[in-house]
Amino acid sequence: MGVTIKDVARKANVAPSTVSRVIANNPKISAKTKAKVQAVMEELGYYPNVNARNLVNNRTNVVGIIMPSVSYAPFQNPFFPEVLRGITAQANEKKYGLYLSTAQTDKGILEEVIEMYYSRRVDGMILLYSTVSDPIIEFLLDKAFPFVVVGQPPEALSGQVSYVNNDNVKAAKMVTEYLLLLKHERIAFVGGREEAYVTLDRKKGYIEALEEAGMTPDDSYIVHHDEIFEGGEQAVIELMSRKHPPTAMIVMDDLMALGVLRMLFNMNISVPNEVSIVSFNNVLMAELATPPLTTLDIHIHELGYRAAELLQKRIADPEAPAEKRIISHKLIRRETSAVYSGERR
Amino acid sequence: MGVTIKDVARKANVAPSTVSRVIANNPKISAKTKAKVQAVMEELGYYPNVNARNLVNNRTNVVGIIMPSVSYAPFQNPFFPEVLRGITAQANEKKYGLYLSTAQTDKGILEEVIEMYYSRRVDGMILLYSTVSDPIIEFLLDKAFPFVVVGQPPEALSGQVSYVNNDNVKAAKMVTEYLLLLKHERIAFVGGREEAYVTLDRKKGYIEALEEAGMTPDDSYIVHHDEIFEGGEQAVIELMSRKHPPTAMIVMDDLMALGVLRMLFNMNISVPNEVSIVSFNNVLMAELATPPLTTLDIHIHELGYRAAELLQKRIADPEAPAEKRIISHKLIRRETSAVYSGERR
DNA sequence: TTGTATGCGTTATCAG
DNA sequence: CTGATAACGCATACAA
Repeated sequence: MGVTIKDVARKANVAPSTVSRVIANNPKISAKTKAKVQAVMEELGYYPNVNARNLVNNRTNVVGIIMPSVSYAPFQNPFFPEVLRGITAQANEKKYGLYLSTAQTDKGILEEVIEMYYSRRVDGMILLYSTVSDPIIEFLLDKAFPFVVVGQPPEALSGQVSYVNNDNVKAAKMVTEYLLLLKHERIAFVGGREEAYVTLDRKKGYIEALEEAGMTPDDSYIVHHDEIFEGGEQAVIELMSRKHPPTAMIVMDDLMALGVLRMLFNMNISVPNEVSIVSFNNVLMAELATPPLTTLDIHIHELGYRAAELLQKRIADPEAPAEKRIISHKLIRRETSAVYSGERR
Repeated sequence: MGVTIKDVARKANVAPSTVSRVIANNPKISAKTKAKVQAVMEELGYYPNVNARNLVNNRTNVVGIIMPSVSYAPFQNPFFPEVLRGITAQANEKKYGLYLSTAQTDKGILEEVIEMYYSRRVDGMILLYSTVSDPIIEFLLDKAFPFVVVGQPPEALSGQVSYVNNDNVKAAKMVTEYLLLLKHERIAFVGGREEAYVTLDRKKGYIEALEEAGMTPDDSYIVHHDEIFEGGEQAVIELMSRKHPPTAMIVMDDLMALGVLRMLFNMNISVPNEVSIVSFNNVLMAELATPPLTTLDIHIHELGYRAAELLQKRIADPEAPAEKRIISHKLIRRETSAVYSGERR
């Protein structure tokens, strides 16, 4: 098989334990033997067997990434590769490994999490999704196992759960205020699943902004759609058939905004001349759209990076109280938003 | 710590080895003791410690996924999430785990592969990229370690390497013939990196089709661009300033086609009335573009799925000769391709 | 069919 | 500062 610690020990004329100490950089080892052992390790091409090491340490230096079930609509969203990149960057810096969940159903994911936990495969987990009630979070909490969720955890547990998220209320409020300043008077809100926290929070910010501007939010300008792309198309149909169609739309997601854009294009309604669009996320696609989308960058990469960072902290000290990290956002003005200048149609 | 095999043994009044045999489904175990042990396992909530198991078996039931370095332009391409999904699906069926590489540079990736190999972290690897010369492949080949590449491996080694790929020559030929049948006479080819096998192969198919149609391929209609999106924009500038601009373009990638589309839109050139576009991949974006892209579906998901499948086969029998799997493709006609009917501009 | 003993490669404890 | 030894949890060769 491979070169073991014993082979190194023999060749260096020391005990295996000494070699182990050299690997661990134990301070109480003489510079001389250290050098000698390292030379032999080099010569023999020694690499520690992680399985043996994990076994005795009861620690793996690997974190599990829990993906949402495929039935979760936004799965195809570029959001995931991007958080993953953020996580990857941090993991690489800190020499952590990444283990990916493969289950495709909610039930399967729960089982996989349980298995990961009991089989001691990982030191902690990052949950890439958030639902209102979640047996997985309850399980992990019950076991006091380190984990971090990307997004908003269930309200009732949010005090006990570490998470990274944006301030979605504030973000949506800012977007709404921006459109207000652009003189829009009828601003529609195109949400995702009605129970999703992202949608809930952003709707709240939207309403706050309207009210602070002395306007009364009108429910008929608020629609919800689950399907990431088609939802955008349907929203347009609904909204544009109002007696007084909106002059601006706030759309939950860039991909959804693409659906909006396309339907508007089909209806021969010009963006941004007749209708302004502002969406969220700023994935690559937002920039590539025609016209390029004005969108709120939620710094997805950083979301992932910070989640990984926070998880490490929890692994180092699992007893510490839960923490949250709020990631900043930034409005990226591109070509789907403009000053509203009276009726055009 | 957790429940071990000994705990189960004690409670079931058998030896640890018996429990081990029950887990392994050893046939020479009496139905009675088997049932008894299983009941206790259930009761105690026993899960095997994977690290201990991996150590003795020298096998992990985990495969490593090697991602391309971030410097590789198409990294942000939806191609990756999609292959990943394919791999994931197969891994889940076969109860394999997935370990993700995190290195960001070519050098780092090589080191990570070496580490993965020596430290016995994984049973095999899937390489999600292909370059013309590759120290990683040489390393793996030298060690006779099971791996599969998604895409075309270096020519010189292709006999020894297992891989999954599309028949890119045939695919491009078909696309070209399709445009020929649409009466296009000046068909441009917008490639990616000139040395990339995808580009090389597709260019070959494109030229074959033209020659078989009795036409002489014209180099001035062939351009190459590395940047995934901006490349498309630049290609349009180059091509449309030819004395006789092309009436159709074959574009290496859907995202690149979005760049093409946008630049054409800016130039006020109508697609498909004045110029037809056919691209490759059929990622989600192709459908969401305005107008929706006619594109060649290369069945990315299946590419991933089959790669995982092939890898398992190699793990089971590493001595077997290298194999390749060619994944089918399919032309998806949407709204960027139409019959060419004489000059319009 | 089941139990006993041993080893996988490492780390940690305890002597020296 | 270094060496011997036990232990981590499991699988298997050999006995019974």
